[in-house]
Amino acid sequence: MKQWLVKSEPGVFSVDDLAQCPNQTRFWKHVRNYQARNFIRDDMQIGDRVFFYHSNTDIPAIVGVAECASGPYPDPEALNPDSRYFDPKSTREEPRWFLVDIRLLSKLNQPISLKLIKQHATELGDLPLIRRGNRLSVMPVATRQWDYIMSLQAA
DNA sequence: GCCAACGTTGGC
DNA sequence: GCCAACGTTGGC
Repeated sequence: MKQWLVKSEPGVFSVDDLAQCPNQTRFWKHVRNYQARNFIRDDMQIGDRVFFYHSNTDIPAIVGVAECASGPYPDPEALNPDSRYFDPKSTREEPRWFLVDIRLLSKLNQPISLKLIKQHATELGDLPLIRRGNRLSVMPVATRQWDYIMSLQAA
């Protein structure tokens, strides 16, 4: 069982949007970045816990807790020539891009802001989210980091 | 709106 | 294989 943090721009797909999906479940985002793809394809497993994070917004913050509701599966949009996510180099036999479904478990009453998380950088140690120039949209979160971040909620 | 950081593309 | 140009991400 692993933990992850995934980013979503609330203007595109917010935690409330996820809450309104059937079973509060939907695929998370058409990733087109290899580092992120590798995490999805190689390491994400059904049942993994997921921080749902709002990026590129007024108050960047973790706004919900979700779980992987599926293992990784090929992104069908990569094969659709009419899709903006079409990739001619992806094939049915050798899919290049993958999706994972996430199910929202709970929306946080009080979001855990990036600002607050940064204030605990020393305790958290290395975390791509608070690394300078970070642009990774999915990243692993160590159990210790997960627990620590969760504890910030009560504070 | 600005801009730093980073990934990708394409000419050579 | 190098690297400049360009596009995107995402905090501020």
